Amino acid sequence: MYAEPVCDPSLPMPAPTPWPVIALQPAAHEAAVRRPASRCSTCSLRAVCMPADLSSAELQQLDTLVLTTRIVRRGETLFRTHDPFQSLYAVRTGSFKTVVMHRDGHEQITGFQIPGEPLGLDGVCAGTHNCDAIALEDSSVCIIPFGQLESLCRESRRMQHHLYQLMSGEIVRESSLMMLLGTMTAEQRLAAFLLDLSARFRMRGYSGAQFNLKMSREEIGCFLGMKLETVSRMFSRFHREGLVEPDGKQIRIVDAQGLARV
Amino acid sequence: MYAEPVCDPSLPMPAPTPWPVIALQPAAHEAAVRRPASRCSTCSLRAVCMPADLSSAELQQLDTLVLTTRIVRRGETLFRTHDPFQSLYAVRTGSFKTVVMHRDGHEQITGFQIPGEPLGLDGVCAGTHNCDAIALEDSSVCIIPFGQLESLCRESRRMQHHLYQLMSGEIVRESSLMMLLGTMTAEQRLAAFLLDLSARFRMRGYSGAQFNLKMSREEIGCFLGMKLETVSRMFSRFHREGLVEPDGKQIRIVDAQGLARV
DNA sequence: CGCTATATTGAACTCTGTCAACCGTGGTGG
DNA sequence: CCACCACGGTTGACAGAGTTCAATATAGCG
Repeated sequence: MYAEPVCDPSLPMPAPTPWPVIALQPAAHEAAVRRPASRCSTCSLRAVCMPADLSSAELQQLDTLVLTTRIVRRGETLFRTHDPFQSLYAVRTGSFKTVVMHRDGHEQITGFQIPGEPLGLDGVCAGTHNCDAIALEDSSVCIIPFGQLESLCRESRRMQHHLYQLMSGEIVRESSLMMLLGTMTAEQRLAAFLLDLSARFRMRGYSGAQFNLKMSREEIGCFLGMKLETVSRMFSRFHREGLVEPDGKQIRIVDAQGLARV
Repeated sequence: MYAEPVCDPSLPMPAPTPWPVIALQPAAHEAAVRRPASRCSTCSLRAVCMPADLSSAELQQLDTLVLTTRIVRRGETLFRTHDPFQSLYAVRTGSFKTVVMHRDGHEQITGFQIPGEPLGLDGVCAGTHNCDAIALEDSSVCIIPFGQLESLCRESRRMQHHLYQLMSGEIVRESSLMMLLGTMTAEQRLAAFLLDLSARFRMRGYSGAQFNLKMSREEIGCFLGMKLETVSRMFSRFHREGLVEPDGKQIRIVDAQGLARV
């Protein structure tokens, strides 16, 4: 029944085979561990990142654009609020959280990103990043220099439209989050959260029925606008009601329909 | 002290002078009252809508793009969820709310838009709108056909970047909303809401100290994730504490710093 | 002028936050 | 190797913020 792959560090992620590419441009402004990227044209995550119908010419251009990846260790930041915005990122392996914070120390997690998902779209507006992006586990990202991406988008109609779609998708994602925070009870929030994660894992070829939460209860709470104790209580309640089978961070969704009805 | 213009229907909005332009293209898919637009090149709201440093050639192209405006009466919708996405809109006069809703009737207002602000950016992602845009009063919008805008953006680097900035700005706006909904008390939310509105009115040349709330207490509550009674109580509390002087929908901010400290 | 929709206020109740105790795990160092 | 500690998670008791329900007041509109 659970033959699909489960997202777990012990299992290999669907990472593209390493494929050395010579960097044509020094990318000196990114102060971090970097290594040549695999080619987008052969990347197994391409279907998640990019429009489906790119021509081979467009793929070649992408390959010359996305030249490097970066490793971010668990707990380290990919970028911080007020960092100058230079690049977009796509998660290759691992996972991230994005955090905005008030002066008074109040934090709000605005999203979790898993492989194939974009990171950094908030920086375009003011030219500086507007949140911290922190790795939940040892992770890697593809680096997409935004200036060059903009140039490519002026040549390729499809790429241009795709970038607009990505940004619009982020807007839509956030408005459903606002709905969640504004109108739902704690129980409904956690159910919606689990179903959303489940769908995203499934879309990427992992099991949607069983997965590993890399974030702590506190982080889940911070994302859903509630306290860790409440998160824990709701997990227990779902367990009692036979909806999920939580085993620490390992979650098995038993009754997805029941969760949706909450 | 209150010499600045107050946003009020009885006072003239800073609307551009009507300027007949012959429509070059039938825009048949928009089923609504339409009339020729004024020129962007002479619009008093241009500084709000558009990048400051457009060349005259770029302005001319804009003028051929934004050919029509549309009147939307109070309570009517500019677009609805699932409507096919064709155009972006910019509020010319009046104001709007955007609403997302759950199947179970739960509604969440995701934003209020005043003159100069964009509407419809959420539709790019899926090609259909993702919320309802409803006029809070008799209003008018500029219609910007998105396909043509994309074409223009492939020619003009500045326009391209501006559109990315607009979308990114929407993402940033929504994440601060999420912070508000996720971490703040009812009191803090209303204070933040009033200060945000105040800043936006001021940026558009209205008074930031005194303005007219076109939305009901219920709509404010729906936006801020609380019930109308709570909104009302918080207004009363602010009044008692000498922070604002509410007179029904007319609001005077007495102590902005005090509001910020809440 | 009167009706309806909107706003205010009060009282009781409920959900979630707060504080605190407790458990299990994994890492560290004696 | 085991004791110890730090950390994350679970659970309980209680308090407080915000909701719900209801009565009343006010404003907007025909």
